[in-house]
Amino acid sequence: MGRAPCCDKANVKKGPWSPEEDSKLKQYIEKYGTGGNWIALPQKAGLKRCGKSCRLRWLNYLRPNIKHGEFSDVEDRVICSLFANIGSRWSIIAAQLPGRTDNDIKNYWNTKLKKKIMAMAPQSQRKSPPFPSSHQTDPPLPSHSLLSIYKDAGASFSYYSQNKSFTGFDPISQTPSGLLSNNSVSLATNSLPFQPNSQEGLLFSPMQYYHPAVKDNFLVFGSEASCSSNSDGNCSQISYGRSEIKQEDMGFHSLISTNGYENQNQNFMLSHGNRGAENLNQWVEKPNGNIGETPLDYDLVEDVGQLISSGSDNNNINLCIDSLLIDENKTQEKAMYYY
DNA sequence: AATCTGTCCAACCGCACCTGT
DNA sequence: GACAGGTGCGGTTGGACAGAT
Repeated sequence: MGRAPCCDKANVKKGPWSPEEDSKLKQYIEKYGTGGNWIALPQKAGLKRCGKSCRLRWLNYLRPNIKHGEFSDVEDRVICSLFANIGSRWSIIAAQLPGRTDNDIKNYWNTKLKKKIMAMAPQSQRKSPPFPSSHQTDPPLPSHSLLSIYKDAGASFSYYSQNKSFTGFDPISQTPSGLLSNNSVSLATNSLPFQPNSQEGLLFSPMQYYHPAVKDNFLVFGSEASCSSNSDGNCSQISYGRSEIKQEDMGFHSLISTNGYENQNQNFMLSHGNRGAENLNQWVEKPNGNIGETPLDYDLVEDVGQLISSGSDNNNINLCIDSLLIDENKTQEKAMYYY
């Protein structure tokens, strides 16, 4: 038995939103908020719409600070970089591009950026399109294949952005194991697929990431990354697999900070399941050695690992592995959750 | 001018996950 | 633990539009 539909589909309007509907929804949310219940919202707001439709309309179009229009080169690079690393986790990518929505980015990727990259990719790769398309029936390639293709395209990135010091996926000194033995690992700026560029209006201050430590075939945080937004559309969580990095103003652990972005000096804490602060600093081993349910492809882990290099002569971007996150003893043989 | 073709993007759909009971 | 309801996400669709023929 399938689950009940979220709304009475016979009595809800579908299709494009009228200005009147937009106005109603906007006014209602500005006045009362979402109330934490999208399903009930349309009725309260006097809209004959499905709650999901209202949510989508608000998040993608009506909420404040939505940015429409052309994507900048910097945004292109961020998207390419993140896509190469985490795949089509549009919500996470969107979280790094303030004002952009996941839907926006997804559409941009599918309609423009993908083609742009394909045009730059070597001919041999172009013969077999690496990207899934809504207009093609080819199954999507596994993520590691995508990664390798992006690497190939990376050389072209250098050409494409040669005036902007941007190289796609330059070879990086590999040392995934370094993640496990050092308390802190920095990611050299030149090992990233994009360079901060203040001329384009974005200034990256020292940026620190929690990076999922790599061990064997697994990322310590898990293989799946996702980000969830709160009801107001602001990303509040980044999660890897079943573990989460939750943004909380608790002054806890490391942080991602970006100048020029809305989300400055974000502090992250780790949580799991209940999304609360309890149970922090506990390692849990998963008997089967998998993170979540999905073991990572070795190639993928290797690729991710190669994005990490020790030492940095540039403060623009640093990747730090907090010693609290690394329990070297427990990385032996088994993957684990941190929560 | 009419038709065809491709592009873009807002919106929908189904699924997985989370939470509360 | 099972179930139901709500939420969020990624994939896909369909219509509007622009350019080509």
